Amino acid sequence: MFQSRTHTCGELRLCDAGKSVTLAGWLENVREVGANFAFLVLRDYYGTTQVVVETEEMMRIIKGVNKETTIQVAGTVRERESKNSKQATGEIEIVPSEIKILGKCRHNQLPFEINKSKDADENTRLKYRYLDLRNPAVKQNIILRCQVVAAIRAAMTQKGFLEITTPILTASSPEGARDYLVPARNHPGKFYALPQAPQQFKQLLMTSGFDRYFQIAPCFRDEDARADRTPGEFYQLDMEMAFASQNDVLTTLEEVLRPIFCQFGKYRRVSQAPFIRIPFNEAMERYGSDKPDLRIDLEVRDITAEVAGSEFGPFQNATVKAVSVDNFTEGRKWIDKLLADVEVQTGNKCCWFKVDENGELTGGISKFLTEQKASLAEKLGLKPGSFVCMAAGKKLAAQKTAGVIRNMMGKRIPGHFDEEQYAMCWIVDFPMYEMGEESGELEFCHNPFSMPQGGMQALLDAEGDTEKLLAINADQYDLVVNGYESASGAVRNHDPEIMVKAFQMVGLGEEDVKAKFPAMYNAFTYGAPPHAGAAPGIDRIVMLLCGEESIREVITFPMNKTAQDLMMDAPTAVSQKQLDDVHILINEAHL
RNA sequence: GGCCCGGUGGUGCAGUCGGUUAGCACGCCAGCCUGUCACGCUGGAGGUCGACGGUUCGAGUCCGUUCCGGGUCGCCA
Repeated sequence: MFQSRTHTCGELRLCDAGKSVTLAGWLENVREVGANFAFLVLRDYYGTTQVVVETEEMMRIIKGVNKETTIQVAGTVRERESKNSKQATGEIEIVPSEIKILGKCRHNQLPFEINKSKDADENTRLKYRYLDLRNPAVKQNIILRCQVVAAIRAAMTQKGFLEITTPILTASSPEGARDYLVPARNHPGKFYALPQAPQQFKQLLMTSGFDRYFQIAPCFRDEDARADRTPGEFYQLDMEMAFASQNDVLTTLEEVLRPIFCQFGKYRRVSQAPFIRIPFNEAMERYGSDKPDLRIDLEVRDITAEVAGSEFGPFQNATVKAVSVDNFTEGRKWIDKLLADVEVQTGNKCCWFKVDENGELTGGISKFLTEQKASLAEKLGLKPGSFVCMAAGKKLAAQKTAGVIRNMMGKRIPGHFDEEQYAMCWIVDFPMYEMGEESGELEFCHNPFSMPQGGMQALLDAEGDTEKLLAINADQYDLVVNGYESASGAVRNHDPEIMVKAFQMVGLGEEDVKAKFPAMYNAFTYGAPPHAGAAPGIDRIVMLLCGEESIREVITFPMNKTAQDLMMDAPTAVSQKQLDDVHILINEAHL
């Protein structure tokens, strides 16, 4: 029979000396210091406590017990002869009168050392995640995540938001990602989809008059992973407000999230609210990205006009963007590395030149720019010691490549990256439409359920004029923190007529709206409130708060890059009976 | 699907120009040690160097193919 603990392994102090206590935990380490003398380190969720074994009887019990076995120790708290100020419980130790083995660890060789698990191969960590999580440093991220979620819930609730759960088995939401499908046993040939986001449900809740909704919502998207993007499933603080403007949403999120960063963040400095708001087009021009890292003080410059007339091949009929720094002291090897890394990350090449001590352009493609020197010097503020890295191509490609150049130069050249802070901004005024790269036709740039700025009139004015349509912006916004897209939202289109018109612009019509959002389209015909909302990514925010670079470090049981759960062995084959039940026939050619 | 990086005892890594017995740290096992706390000391076990094929007198090392993992582009908000 398990005897309850009187204390945890993290709470005993000098003032407890003399008390009779019972502790339980994992045997983290044994330090034998003599034939009948040893120190045990007992670890639980709360901390570690030293147990001193100094009798033959206790030594016999502990002999041969593997590390990571769970044990219970009853005994007396004693002041240590030699204290350790580095440990919270370092002034005391337990002199045991009884040691019980609770759960034997049958393995004397663990797949990795618990306290060094972060260094182990990631596959091994994921397979033995339950051991990995014993590492306090790994566990801490999960604890922080729990605290952050609790704080977000409290803040949202305090602001009058209701947490309402929405279905997990549902129909596909038209957000563009690949759906996870679930075969419907009662409806042969038909499928449920796991929601990519509770988008339609929350908009329906607004139509039902709930006014302020939120949910820590699981979202499912069958797309490939990245370091900051887990495959399969992730969590969002999904929220929506009725009779609300863009500014209402931004202000609310600033009031909810900024204190979270201040309270739980690794860095003390957090952007003051209101966070600066940067129109999408301006962000692309100045930072080469719609998620700029504002901790970097460099900006992208357009030098298309300045380099006109240059013979350099890639500059012909191209947009050219440049990032420059002064007092550049690195050599060719450094530059070549930069060029190679930019190419790896963007797939595009970039080029460079320097300004020598006499003010002459030198190195890289300088020989193609002799006639352009004066105008470049003026535009970029060149001086002796300047270094310029450039990207050329179609406007968007040049912008994005320059954005990567900006990031790399900023982080690699000392003095341009003020790392230890949370630098926030809102990117606003995203375009409503864009030209599809493959189709060559007008497409929705983001969510088709965003309200175009100017409403119906803007669409009517631009109808048939591609240039004008491309110039229409949506009240769509992203929260960017240190270069990570941390939230995304929009003022929704709550008007069925404007919705149909917006669809007509991309060659679709009322039937498509009905097909894509059947419930929402109908609901909006019964009197819909103007509404707006957003969805901050929980995983990414916790990742930023922890200062982790891999999103898997803040997920309790993450899948690997190829969306496998190595611990549970998912996905897995299922029995023929299970397949028959749901009317699934496996195509052997795909195996 | 493309590109980049990686795969060497349980874990993390080194391994030069292709050369004889594959090295180091941690962990593990045994022994010693009565104040350790990243305990220490002595000794020991543990490897088909991801897989297959090739070049060679000889391959961890060079070549080809392939598998696996991470990163990235595509994709995705």
